[in-house]
Amino acid sequence: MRVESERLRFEIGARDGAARTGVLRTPHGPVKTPAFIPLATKGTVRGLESHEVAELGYEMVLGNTYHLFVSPGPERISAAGGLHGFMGWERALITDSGGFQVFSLAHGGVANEVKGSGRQGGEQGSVVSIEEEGVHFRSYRDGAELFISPEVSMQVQAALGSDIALVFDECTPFHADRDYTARSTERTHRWLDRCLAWHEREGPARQAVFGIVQGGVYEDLRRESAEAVSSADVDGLAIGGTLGRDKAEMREVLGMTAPLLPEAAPKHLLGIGEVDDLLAGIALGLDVFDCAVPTRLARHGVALVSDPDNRFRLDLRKSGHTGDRAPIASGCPCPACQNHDRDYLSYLSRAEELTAVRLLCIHNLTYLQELMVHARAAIEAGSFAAYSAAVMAGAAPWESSTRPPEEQGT
RNA sequence: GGGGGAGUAUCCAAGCGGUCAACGGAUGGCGCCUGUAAAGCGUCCGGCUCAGCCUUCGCAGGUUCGAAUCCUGCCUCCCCCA
Repeated sequence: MRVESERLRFEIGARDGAARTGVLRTPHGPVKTPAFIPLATKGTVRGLESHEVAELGYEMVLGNTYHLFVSPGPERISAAGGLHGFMGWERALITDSGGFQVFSLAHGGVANEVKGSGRQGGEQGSVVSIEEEGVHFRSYRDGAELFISPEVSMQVQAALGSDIALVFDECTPFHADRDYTARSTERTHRWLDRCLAWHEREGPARQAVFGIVQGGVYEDLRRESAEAVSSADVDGLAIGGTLGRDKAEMREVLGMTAPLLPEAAPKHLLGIGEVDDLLAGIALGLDVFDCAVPTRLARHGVALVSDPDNRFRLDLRKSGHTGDRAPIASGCPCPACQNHDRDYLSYLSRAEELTAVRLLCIHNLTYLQELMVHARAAIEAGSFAAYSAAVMAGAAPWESSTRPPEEQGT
């Protein structure tokens, strides 16, 4: 692993147990960690303008190679000045490699995988085949076949011009048997080498690359993967894969994997972003998290609230909000909470008004941003465990006794 | 006054002798969503002592082995002509 380079520098600040604060310095500015990273899969944080995301305090967003490759295509984005220019985002940008789609397009996503619930039916097998050379997909737009190899992924990410590229991997389902997981993980390691080789040869000098640790739910495979990725010439590490049947198993896998990663590396936990999971991840010393959940839930009428018994969710499309004059979350600084009550927001969401989508997106992203800001402050104050416990007991993220110092811009 | 049309479950709306508690949609209830195939998906939606039974298709009679579907009368609403 590179400890430092012109393309990325990770400075660790305060430590509190395994938890730590830090700053990820990218060519497009700093990212204070622990950080939550909103998804801008198709070149937009759905529902919001880029400047709005920045105004919420976010310093990095994540774009997706597969989606942007299919449309509008790397040439068009490159011509617009890369994804930064294309979407008008001036801060740090990380791009996922398309590796998750190897899984999600084949299995339908985590919910489907876990219990066969959630979305069902639809076109199946958009992943045509997974081979040593790469993966044959069927385009989500027109069904045309497309091929993504480690080299293609890196090439597209180079065109996107992200500050951090993720290596192309196979995101293995947790229920894959040991034999398949082992062979898949080894192939992912070979893909890692090919990604790095291509990037070394033709990639942008200022683009960092993160390796991805796979290995499914198997401790020895996770260990092997952590060693393989750590010893490669990467700028940071990400933990990938679907991490288990349920939260308990996920925590177990994370608990065994996180300590295997080199201390000095920025550590990104891919795809995890529920409130309790973020706190658990931070406690394990993980630095960066991305997740579709806050923005997706918002579009589905669900607001994040400090209600651990309901998994921190308030479903405004369910009954029982008529006449409720309370804000979604009292004390929340977002406009949804400052200007409106549950009665109105529930009405808006059920009426499928775009305003509801926007307000709830802003609220959910505000909620997580507050969580991260105060978590960082708590780590610096040496009281992260207490902060985490308070939030897990129902305290609002901004209610912590630890007041965040004015965070300096950088 | 004359002519024509319509009344189906919360709403809209199919059905036009049996396979009808009755297509479909909406509303509503519930469940779900973790590197976004997702402003989405699933499920329920007459009642009950629920693998069955009971009460329904404006109301009342009738025909038939059998009617939401056919016949008779009544009620209500809509349109056109006076």
